[in-house]
Amino acid sequence: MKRKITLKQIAKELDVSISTVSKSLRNSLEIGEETREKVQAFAKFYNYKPNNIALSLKNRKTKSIGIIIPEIVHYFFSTVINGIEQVANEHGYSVVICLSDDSFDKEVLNMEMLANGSIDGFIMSLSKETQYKGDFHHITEVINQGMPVVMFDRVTNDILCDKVIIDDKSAAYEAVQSLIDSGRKKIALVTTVDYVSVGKLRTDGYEKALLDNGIPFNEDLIIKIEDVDTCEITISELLHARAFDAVFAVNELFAVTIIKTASKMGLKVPQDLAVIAFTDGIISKYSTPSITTVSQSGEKMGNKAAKMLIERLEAEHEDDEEENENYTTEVIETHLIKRESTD
Amino acid sequence: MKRKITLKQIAKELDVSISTVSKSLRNSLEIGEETREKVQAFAKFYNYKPNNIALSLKNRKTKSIGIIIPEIVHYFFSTVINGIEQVANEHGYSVVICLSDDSFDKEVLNMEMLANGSIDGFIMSLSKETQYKGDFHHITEVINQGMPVVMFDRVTNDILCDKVIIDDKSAAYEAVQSLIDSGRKKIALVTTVDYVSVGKLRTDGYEKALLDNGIPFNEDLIIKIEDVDTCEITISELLHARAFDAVFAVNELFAVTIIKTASKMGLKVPQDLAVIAFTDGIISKYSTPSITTVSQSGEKMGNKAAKMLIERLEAEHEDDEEENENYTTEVIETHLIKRESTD
DNA sequence: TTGCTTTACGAAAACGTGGTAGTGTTGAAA
DNA sequence: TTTCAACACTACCACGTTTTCGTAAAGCAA
Repeated sequence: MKRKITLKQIAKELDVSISTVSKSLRNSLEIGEETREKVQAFAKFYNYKPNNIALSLKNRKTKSIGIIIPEIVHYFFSTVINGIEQVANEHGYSVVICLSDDSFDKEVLNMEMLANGSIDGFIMSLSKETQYKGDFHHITEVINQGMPVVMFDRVTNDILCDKVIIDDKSAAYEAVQSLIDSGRKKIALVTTVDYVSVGKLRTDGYEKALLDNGIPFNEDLIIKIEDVDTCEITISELLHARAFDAVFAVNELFAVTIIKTASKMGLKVPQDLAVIAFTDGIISKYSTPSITTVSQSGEKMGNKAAKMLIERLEAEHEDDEEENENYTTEVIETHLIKRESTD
Repeated sequence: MKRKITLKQIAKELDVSISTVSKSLRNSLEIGEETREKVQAFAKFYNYKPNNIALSLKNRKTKSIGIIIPEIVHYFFSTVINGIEQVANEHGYSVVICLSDDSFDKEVLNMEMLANGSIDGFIMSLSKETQYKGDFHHITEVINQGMPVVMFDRVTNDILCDKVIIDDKSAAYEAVQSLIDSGRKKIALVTTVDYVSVGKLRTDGYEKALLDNGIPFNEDLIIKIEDVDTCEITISELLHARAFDAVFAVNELFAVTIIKTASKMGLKVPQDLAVIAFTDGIISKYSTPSITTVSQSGEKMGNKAAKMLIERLEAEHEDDEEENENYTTEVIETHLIKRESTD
């Protein structure tokens, strides 16, 4: 077991000073060719690589970015991570991932843990609980310390920073409009409790599409679900009453559960019931029938978020104390992927 | 924008030495109560938190563990990460994630990047290409430097280290046996190319189950698929020939594709074709019909892997140079989750 | 020889922390 | 008065780098 070699050890071994070693390795012309070559050969032989931690301390840059998301066993979030990692890697950054488990406390704890020098900036999506509480002090604090933050998907207007979102409202509008276009009149919305920002926006889009088409907005057709497990019961009751002929679900889990429930009751999708889901994930693609979805490219969001963060990080480097905070909000475009669950 | 405050700044502000500040904050009795309180109040007011990087440098511990996996948009791997993160978090560790994209070069690069002090140990699953090449020098090197490595799922015998696996062979055996028990005779195996260690093992289990039941092993019923997209064509040809009445697929993507193909051809699952998949993921649960699977708890694997790594890290701390390398291989148990795709 | 420039290297500070080993002052016991 | 402990605090070192500044030796012209 040979531990990693340091400059100091090389210096001692070759009987030169540490600075000479450092300079030799960086090909400084200050050092004579002979010494330089000797040092480089030695370093190569012992596979010398500078210690990242020491470099971080010196440069006040860790070259890593922190990601805080509610969960990772989740198609959308994992595609976002994928997107972030691609760009980060290209620019020599590592990603450190922390999960909030949709808990406010964990989100705060994780941010504090990473904020003390471990990373150069954050990319995050708010936990449900944080959105519910509306308490963003931990984020403000981090930003005030000069650490850039990019928020994506689940964002808040209460924080000024770069953001990457999709236009949830108009995407929902488009989806509902397409249901209307195919002749559906009684369109249900299956959504989450609305302190989750995206749920609220999607509801708005749904409502607008109805009203624009002269369809009365019926509160009873909005089904709010807190927990997927209770979904099936609620759905089956409404299906029995034949209260609706189309469903717009805010995520694919709801959509597939609805389809399964409908099938069990002998209803045909899409003939008796058309279904559109938000988020184009793996379930929609492989479900039977496959589900028409609003694609929400997590990868693109990740790419964009990483680009924005890194740009800000490198810009900071240039004119150090120049605080030009022209925060932007990037909107990633969505489109409808038509599959078998609609006609 | 107030940058994070350091010991030095506090010391200067209160006109005491840095060590006095440090000791006051750690409640050392060396420091008079008055001074201690003054310092603590000041530190609290400015929200002092020690700098992780400086601590890492000093302690030669980063309190973070590196995860290297082939991909992240993948149910199994994301559950493993989840499992790792849980345990890591409990013990005050962060996780740094790098993706190899199943590329040997990226795997090597990422490992080298993290090995230079950024992390205390690795948890990894080999990339396909690495398994194909059989080149593990990057891992050996890291281990030789005294950095513990825990491998999971896609492991190799060529490296001595802690491992967490499932018994792929006997799990496959069990699955195939259950197909045989329900009266199936012509059982196909849909697998990947076999340089992926787990693919090979599952094939072995499949073969053994057949032979143990006196069913001839037929090479033609082993369908090797490199790319999911080509899967459908191959499958439909064989289905046309009615070559088999049951399928054991090494992952759920293959399974669901097979079911879809069969359904299109008017075959009924499970009556005409029984299907079992390896890996209990989200697709199996929500597919129609839902798919019987061999559960392979990624979360448990992650938990276990993290525990093993952290144990080794903390043990190292104790008796420093004591190299007692009694590596173990932990086998996580699997079980069959019966759903609609089998009878 | 003196004075000046190169060449080739070394010393030391800095990044932020924490532990060990002092140091100087006070007060009390011998 | 001397001695010695307790107290309250400071100095210094190490972790591994990079970088600025310094300087000795050598070379060269006058």
